[in-house]
Amino acid sequence: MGSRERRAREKKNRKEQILDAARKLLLKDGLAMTSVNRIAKKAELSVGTIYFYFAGKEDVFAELQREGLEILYGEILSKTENTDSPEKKLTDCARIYLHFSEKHSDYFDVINYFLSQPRIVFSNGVKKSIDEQGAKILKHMEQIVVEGVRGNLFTESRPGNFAGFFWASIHGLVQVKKLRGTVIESENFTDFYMYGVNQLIQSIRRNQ
Amino acid sequence: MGSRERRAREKKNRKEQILDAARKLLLKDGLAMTSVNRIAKKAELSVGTIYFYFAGKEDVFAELQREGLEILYGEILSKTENTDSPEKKLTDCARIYLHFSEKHSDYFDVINYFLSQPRIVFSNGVKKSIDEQGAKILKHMEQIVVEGVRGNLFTESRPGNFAGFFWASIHGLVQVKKLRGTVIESENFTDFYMYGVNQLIQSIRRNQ
Amino acid sequence: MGSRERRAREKKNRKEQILDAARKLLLKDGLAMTSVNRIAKKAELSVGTIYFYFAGKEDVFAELQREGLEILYGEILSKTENTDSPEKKLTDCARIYLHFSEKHSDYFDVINYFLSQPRIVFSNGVKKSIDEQGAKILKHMEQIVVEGVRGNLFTESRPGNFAGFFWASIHGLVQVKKLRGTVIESENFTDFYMYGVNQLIQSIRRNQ
Amino acid sequence: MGSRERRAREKKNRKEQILDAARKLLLKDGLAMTSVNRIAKKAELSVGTIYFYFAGKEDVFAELQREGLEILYGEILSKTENTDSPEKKLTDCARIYLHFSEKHSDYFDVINYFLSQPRIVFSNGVKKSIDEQGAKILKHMEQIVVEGVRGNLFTESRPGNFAGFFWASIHGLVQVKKLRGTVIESENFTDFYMYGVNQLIQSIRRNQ
DNA sequence: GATGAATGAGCCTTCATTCAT
DNA sequence: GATGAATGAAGGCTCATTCAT
Repeated sequence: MGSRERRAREKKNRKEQILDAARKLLLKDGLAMTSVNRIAKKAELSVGTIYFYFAGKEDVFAELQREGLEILYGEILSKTENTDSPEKKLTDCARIYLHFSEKHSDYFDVINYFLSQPRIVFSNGVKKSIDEQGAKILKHMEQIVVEGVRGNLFTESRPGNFAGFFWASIHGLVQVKKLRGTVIESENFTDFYMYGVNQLIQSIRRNQ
Repeated sequence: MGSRERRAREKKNRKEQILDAARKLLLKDGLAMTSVNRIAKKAELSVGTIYFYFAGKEDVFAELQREGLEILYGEILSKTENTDSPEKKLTDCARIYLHFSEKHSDYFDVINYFLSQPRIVFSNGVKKSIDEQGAKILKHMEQIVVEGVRGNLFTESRPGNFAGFFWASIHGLVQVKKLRGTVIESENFTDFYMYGVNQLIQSIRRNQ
Repeated sequence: MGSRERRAREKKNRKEQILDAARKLLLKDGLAMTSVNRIAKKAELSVGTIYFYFAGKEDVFAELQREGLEILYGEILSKTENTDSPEKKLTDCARIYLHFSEKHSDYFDVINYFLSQPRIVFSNGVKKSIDEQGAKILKHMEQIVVEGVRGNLFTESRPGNFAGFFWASIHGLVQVKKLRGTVIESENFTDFYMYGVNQLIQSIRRNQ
Repeated sequence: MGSRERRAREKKNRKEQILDAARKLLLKDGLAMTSVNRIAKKAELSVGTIYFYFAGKEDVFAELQREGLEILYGEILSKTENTDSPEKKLTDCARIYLHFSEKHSDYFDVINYFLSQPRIVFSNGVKKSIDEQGAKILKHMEQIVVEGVRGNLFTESRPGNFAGFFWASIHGLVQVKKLRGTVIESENFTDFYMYGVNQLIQSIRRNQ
C-alpha cells in the first residue's frame, strides 16, 4: 500500500532530479551544450535512466518548457491580481515577460528553442500539456482585454486575437534585445521595450 | 596587374562557390544538416579551402544572413515604391516579411538562428555588414513612418523606435505561426497576422 | 491440485504471451529490432518477467525456432501424405521449404540466424527440443528416400545422409535467392530453384 | 609528381591498415563484436579516420567480402589447373570451399553475413565489385562443367544454372556443419560433406 | 511470481577544426 | 592558395541483464 505510493514518489523524484540537472546545465552552458549524456552525468544517473524516464532529449526539454510556462503563468497571475486597471495589468504582463526572460533565461531559452526550431515532433501527450499551459497564459491575457472592453477602456472585438498578437509581439521584442545599439538604435532596451508595449496597448485603447 | 585582377576574381568566385553550396544545402536539408564538411563536398572543394575563405562555420552563415537581408531589402524596396500611402507601405512591408519567411524559409531560418542563438561572436567586419544591412531595412521603415507623420496620417515622435518595434512584432508574429490552431486559436494564420499588423499601424494612426 | 493446474496453465499462458509478442515484433520489425525490452513492452509484461520464463534473449528466439520448425514439419507432413510417388514427395518438400521461407520469413530468419551465428550456447533442454524438431523433419525425408529405395525408384545406401544433404542444399538455394540477377544469372528464381531440386533428386534416381 | 604517388600509396596503406584490424577482430571476436570503434582502436586510428576511408561499417565488411572472394577465387584457380578431370576439378572446388570456410573463417563469416542478412543496401560500386568477384567464381565452375560436357563426361544443358546450384549447395552444406551429431547424424562431417559433393556431381554425370 | 528501476558500456555516426604538404 | 588526411570528443540512443522489493 505504502509501497506503491513510495514508488510513485520516488519516480517523481527521479524525474525532478533529471530536470534539475537539465535546468542547471541549460542555465550554465546553454541549450546546445545540454546533451543527454551531460544531463546524466550531472544528475549522477546513467544515460539509460534518463531514457527510462523520458522518451528522448526533446521530451526533457518539453517538460522544462511546460515548467517554464507554469512559472510564468504563476508570476503573471500573482502580479496582476492586485491591480484593477486592465491597462496596468497588460503592462505588468509584458514587464513580467521581460523579467522572466532575464531571470529565468534557462526556461526562456527553451521556449525560444521550440518556437525557433523548424520542426519538432512531440509525443501527443506532451504537446497537449504544453499547449494547455500556453493557452492558459493567453486566456488570462484575453480575460484582461475583456475586462478592459467591459470597462469601456479598450475597444476590441476579438480579444483572443489580441492576446495572441500581444504575446507574439512582446516575444519578438525580447528576442530583439541582443541587437540593441546596432539595428535597434535605442541603447536603453527597457525604454525601447516599454515603448513597444505602450504602442500595443495604445492600439486597443478607446479614444476619448 | 591583370593577374591581380584574376586573382581577385577567382577569390570572389571561390567565395561565391562556397556560398552557393551552403545555400543549396540550407535550402535542401535545413540548417542543422549544413556542416562545413558537407559544404565542402557540395562545392567540390576541400574543407581547408572553406577555412581559408571563412573564419568558420558561423561566418558562412553570417554571410548568408547578409544575403538574406539583402534580398529582403530589395523586395521591400521594389514593392513599396509604387505606393503613396504610408499605411499601405507598412502593410506591404509586413506582407513581404511573411512571404519572405515562407518563400525564403532557408534565409529566414538563418536570421532566426542568429536571433535565437544565445551568444555568437562574429569577426568584426561581418557583424558590421550584417548590422548595416539590417539597419537599412529599419531605416526604410522609419522613413515610411516619417512620411506618414509629415502627411498628418501618423502621430509618432520616435519613428526609429517604431520601426524597431514594428519589425520585432511582425517577426514574433511569424514565429508564432506554428502554434496556430492550438495556443493561437485562429486557424487562418494570415487573418491573424494581418490583424496584428493592422493593430501595429493602428497604434500610430492619427485619430480624426 | 486445481491450484497447481491453474498455476501451470498461467505459466504456460505467460510463456505464450511472451512468445506472441516476440513473434509479432519479429514479423513486423525483423530480428535485429526484436529486443527483450521491446518484447516486454509489447507483451505488457515487465522485463524481469521475461527473464523469469526465459534464460535470455536467445532462449526466446530458440523457442521461436522450435515453433517454426514445428510449423514447417506440419506443412511437410500434410502436403506429402496425399502422394504416393516418393519423387513427388521430395519435390513437394522442397517446394514447401521455399514457400515457408517466403510466407514465414520471420521464422525462416530465426532458423537462418541460428545457422549463421558462429557460436551460441543453449541451455541443454532448449537445444535438445530444437534438435528433435529438426531431426523429425529430416527423419521424414529420410523415410521418403527409404520408400523410394524400396520401390526401386531410388538407389541410395545412406538415406540419412541424403536427407541431411537434401535439406542443406535447398537451404543454400533459398539463401542464394537475393543474388538472383547478379551472381545467380537466372532472373526467374523459382525456375532456378526447381532446377536444383530436380538435380538433387536426379542424383539418387535409379537409372532405367 | 612523386608526391601524388606517395599519397595514393599511403591512402592504400591506410585502407589496408583498417582492413587488417577489421579482419583480425573478425577472426578473434566474430562479426557481432566487430564495431567501428573497435576497428579504430585496433588500427590505432581515430574513428573519424575510418569514416574518411569507408562510407560506413557495412562498407568495411563489403570490402572484406570482396577480399575473401578474391582469395577464394585464387585458391580455386591454382588448385584446379593441375588437373584434367572435370570431375576432380569440381570435387576440388568443393574441398577448397570447405577448407576456406575453416582456414579463412573470418572471410567466410562475412560472406555468410551478407548472405544471411535480410536486407543490406550497398553503394552501387561496392555491390558491383562484389558481384563481379562472385560471378568470376561461378563462371569458373561453369567452365568446368562445359569442359565435362565437351568430354562427354557430364550431361548438362544449362551449365550456368548448375554452377549456381553447386555453389549454393556446398554453401548450405558448410553452414550445416555445426549441426553434426544432432540433426545431421553423421559425426564425421567431412564424410558427410564429401558424400554430398559426390551426389551433386552424380547428378550431371553421364551414365555409361 | 512479478515488477520495473537502474545500469553503463556500447552502438554508429557527424562535427568543426588543424596542419603538414 | 589549396588540399585532404586526421582527429577524437560528442551526439542521441539501445541493449541485455540484474536485483531489491
